[in-house]
Amino acid sequence: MQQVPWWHTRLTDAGIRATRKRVLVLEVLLTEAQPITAAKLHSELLGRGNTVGLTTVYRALSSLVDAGLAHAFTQTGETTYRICGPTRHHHLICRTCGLVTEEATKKRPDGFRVEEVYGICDDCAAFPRPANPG
Amino acid sequence: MQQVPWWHTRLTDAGIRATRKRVLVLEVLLTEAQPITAAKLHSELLGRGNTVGLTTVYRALSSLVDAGLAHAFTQTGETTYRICGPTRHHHLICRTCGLVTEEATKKRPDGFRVEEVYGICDDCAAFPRPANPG
DNA sequence: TAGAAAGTGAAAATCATTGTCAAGCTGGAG
DNA sequence: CTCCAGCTTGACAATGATTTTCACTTTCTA
Repeated sequence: MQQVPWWHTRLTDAGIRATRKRVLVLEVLLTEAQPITAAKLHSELLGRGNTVGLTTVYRALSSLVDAGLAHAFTQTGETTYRICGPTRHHHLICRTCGLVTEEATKKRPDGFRVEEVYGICDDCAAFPRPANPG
Repeated sequence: MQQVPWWHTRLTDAGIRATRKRVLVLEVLLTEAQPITAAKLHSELLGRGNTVGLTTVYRALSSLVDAGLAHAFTQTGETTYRICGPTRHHHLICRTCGLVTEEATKKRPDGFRVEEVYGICDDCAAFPRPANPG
């Protein structure tokens, strides 16, 4: 029934072309469960035998964020990206291990719209580790 | 009864000297209700007729964060700093206007320790504005 | 007061990210 | 099918916040 991939619709709905390079970047995001930096995503693509410039990776990620297909997180000076679903949710991001969890968003009495929650996950609080693993 | 300023105790308890330059930086933080960047804090100090290097401001802010006297926020590529109290709390940070609010931290069933909550405050959601005011 | 340790600052170095600009692709009009 | 305007791409330069370096100064303890 579906003529085009689901993300194609999401992209075009957001007024963004599903170009070859953008789709390549999206494909990597779809295989990465946890947030990835632009640089790592770029070398992943090169490793897969694709030809893409780092600048293009940055721009593609930016487009995907605009289209609501991905979320950007600011960890320690670096921005990481992760695919994200269409349902109303926010993210819990552990400052220690970098793990990201989606959580359904509830309405708050003060009207504040939660987008990201940074903190320490239960595991890391219990067994402190040095830093975000590569 | 109190022989030294309250923050002196907090600093030394954290193993950090209350040097002249650090105190200068702390004084600016105490007068700023909302988060301020290292660069702005530096020019504020110069404006007050003090001689401090930008490098020192960065290091002082870092020390104050380590000592638990200040909190660091990562907005759009820039880090901002704000004085913060000794009670158990986390912060709500509006991505649009930059406003920071302290909120008492409650225990979560999943054990996640909340440190910062980023999102859109009620006012900004109601009346969208261009960007974080200077 | 002396000495060791910590702090300071100007300038250089880092490093992620963005701007530039010429060349490449794409999709619709004809 | 072909052409053209406009979006996209990518190598390289530029930016800008933060950190490192290193020689000098201040602070704290004995």
